[in-house]
Amino acid sequence: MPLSEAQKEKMKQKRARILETAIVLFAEAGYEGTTIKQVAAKAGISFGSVFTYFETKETLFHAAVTEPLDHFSKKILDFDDASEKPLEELENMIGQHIETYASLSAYLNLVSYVISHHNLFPETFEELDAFHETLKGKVARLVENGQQKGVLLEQEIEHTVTGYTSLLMGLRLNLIDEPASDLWAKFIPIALQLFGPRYH
Amino acid sequence: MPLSEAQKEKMKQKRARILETAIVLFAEAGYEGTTIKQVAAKAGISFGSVFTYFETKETLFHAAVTEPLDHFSKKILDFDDASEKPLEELENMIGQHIETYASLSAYLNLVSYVISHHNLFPETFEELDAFHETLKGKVARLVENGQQKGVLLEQEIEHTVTGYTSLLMGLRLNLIDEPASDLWAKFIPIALQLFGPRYH
Amino acid sequence: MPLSEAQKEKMKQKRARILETAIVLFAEAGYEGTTIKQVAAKAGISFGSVFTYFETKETLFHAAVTEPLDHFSKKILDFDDASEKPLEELENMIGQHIETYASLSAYLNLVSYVISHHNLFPETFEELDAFHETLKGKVARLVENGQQKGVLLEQEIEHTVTGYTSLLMGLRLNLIDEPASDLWAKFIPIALQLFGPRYH
Amino acid sequence: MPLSEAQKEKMKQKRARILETAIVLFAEAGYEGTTIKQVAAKAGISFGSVFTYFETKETLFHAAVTEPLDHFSKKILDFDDASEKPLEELENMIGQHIETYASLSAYLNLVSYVISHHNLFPETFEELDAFHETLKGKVARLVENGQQKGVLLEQEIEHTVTGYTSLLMGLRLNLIDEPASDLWAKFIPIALQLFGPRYH
DNA sequence: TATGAATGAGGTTTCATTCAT
DNA sequence: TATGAATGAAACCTCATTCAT
Repeated sequence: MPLSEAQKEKMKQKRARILETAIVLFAEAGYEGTTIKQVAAKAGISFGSVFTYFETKETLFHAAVTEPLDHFSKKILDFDDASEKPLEELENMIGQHIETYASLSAYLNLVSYVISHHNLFPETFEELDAFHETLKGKVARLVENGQQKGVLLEQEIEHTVTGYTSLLMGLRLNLIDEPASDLWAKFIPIALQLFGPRYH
Repeated sequence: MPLSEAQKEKMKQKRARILETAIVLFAEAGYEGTTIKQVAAKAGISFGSVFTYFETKETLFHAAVTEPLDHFSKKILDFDDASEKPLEELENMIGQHIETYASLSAYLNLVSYVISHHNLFPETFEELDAFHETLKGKVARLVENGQQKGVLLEQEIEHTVTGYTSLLMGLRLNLIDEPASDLWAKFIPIALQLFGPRYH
Repeated sequence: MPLSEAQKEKMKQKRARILETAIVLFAEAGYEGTTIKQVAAKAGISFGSVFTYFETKETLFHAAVTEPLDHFSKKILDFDDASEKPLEELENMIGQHIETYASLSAYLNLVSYVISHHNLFPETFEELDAFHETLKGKVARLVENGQQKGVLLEQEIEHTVTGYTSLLMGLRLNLIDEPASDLWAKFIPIALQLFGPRYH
Repeated sequence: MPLSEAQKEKMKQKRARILETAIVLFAEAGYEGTTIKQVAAKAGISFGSVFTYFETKETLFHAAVTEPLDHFSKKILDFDDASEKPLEELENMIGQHIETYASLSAYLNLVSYVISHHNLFPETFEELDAFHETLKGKVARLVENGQQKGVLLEQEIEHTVTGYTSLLMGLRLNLIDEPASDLWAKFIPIALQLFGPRYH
């Protein structure tokens, strides 16, 4: 007797709830500092049920880190690196990035935790790193575009881009308890400076 | 029977060795992921001895995070915010900062771990935060100085400074396995851009 | 709505399949080492269904040990203790016993497990023991018959019989992976020696 | 500061006590049915301490099965397979074996458990099996000796010997709660029959 | 002071059993 | 009747801490 559609839907939601809870708790206390019992309690289910949805704690951790990447990357990669107006595009991109980073406090805290401890979670880190490379590549093309069109200062592209993603992660760390707010928007022009904008 | 000077010296060294080891291990694996046994083994002593020098694991952690701050802050705050040539001073400061951040991989990884998990270590975080505020204050004064002298773009000072320290932390995170090297120096001009330098 | 005959038959077969599987697994891994999930998987049904046929794991275990006894005892007790030719009868009996023991590897392994751990399964053991007593009684009568007719050495009957069933169980243990084969038949004359056969 | 001799001695005794307890409990309830907590309680120590002496439950089990083998094998292999009076030697050997098997109830129950479940404990079984082969080899030489001297019936030696060790194990199983007593001695002449003794 | 054996709380995970579908 | 998600007791094992030597 296969599960009914309604049941499947319910399970999907439960799984999502566990994952959300796990992201928050892993972000707050790290892998070892988080217990399955805590996750279960906060997700409102018995701790045994966590194992219905995730084989092991490790599996849960991996899923908590990598599954949101899809959604995240869509928002983060949504800009045109071949734009005719690269300066405007860059500014929009930065705005979108800042907004996204502002709104994903727990998740990005978790991401930086994995990066810091990449030796402990090599496979999980791998996926994050792959995305990071993709992001840097696309931003690099936009910067190159801007430099060629003369609206950005000619400086070493690769380092500029690394500096930019570093700034984003660093902001997320420094503004750790700062909810998404107008404050974040204030950093848009600052971040833009990094690229050496040239207005004519 | 009071301890001889030689004994005192030996104990001091042992304590220092434990602390160094603890920094590395706490940085690699976090608080819960690190065991006293590991620290003792890597420091080359019996695990019982760790408790001779540090009452509890928590004490050790706190010491590992806060004790290096003195040395660190000396290097980091060593610039003149009232300099007559603020742009040069800024550039030198950035160089010194980058160099310091490049050379303290494990320690700064640990610092960012504490910031990320500040709810778990409120008192330890407090001390880091106090230093961070001091640093931002002094950099802010230098920036103000530079803006007044017209060598820096007039932009919101507080956010500029937060952006700058964010960039430093972000770089440390992104270049996590990058040893101190020429590569790091490449980020000096990039970081400088953040402040909007104006050459005449 | 009463079940149709076909359904009843199907259920009977399913129950038998579970029991067979349980015998093999309990024999291989013991009571605690065997899980209902394993039994269900190997029997090709959902683990929930096992509980449709057997109330608890204990019930299943008891059934796995005792239900085959009927069939087993029929084969094992199939000899004539009042035979006119007790030596021939004895030899035939041994042959039949050896053959049966050879062919019921898993089941007899399970039986010896229950005997070994009789304190854990007192009621189950009771039934095995009752059968064992029956068997020993009947063999004892045949031996007595043989001794009276002068074709068996006059030796303590009870111990001879215990020795004989011990030998059977011991062989089953020692030849644990030996499938039913000619090899087993080689033990018939050896076993016969135990009774001190006297040929005239 | 190394441990004092007195401490070492104490630890040795504690280890032995754990092992003894483990033998009894593993024999009674099998591997899965025995808990470290039970072993610790019965040995009169905290359950954490068990892990000071044995890394894992598996290690403890292996030690419980194999360590007594040394002592056991000395008693069991103590006969002269080249004796000038093989029939007497055989009888003495049987007496010694029966006595030993009678006195080692728990341990031999454990041994038969391992044999029954050899797939679960392949390495542990290996050691038992090696000893069994040694024993069978030596008994076989004594039997050959006896057959050559005409005091034993000429029958297949290998199977005779396997029959004999099977009988011993089977007796241990059947007399599971029978303490060492005169009863056991009654089985000496029965066992002897297996070899077909010829008196002249 | 240095050592490491002893302790037991608490972690992850397994699994028999219940029960809604 | 058949299924398998939900539950929580209990297993093994780790580890901070204590304390005797």
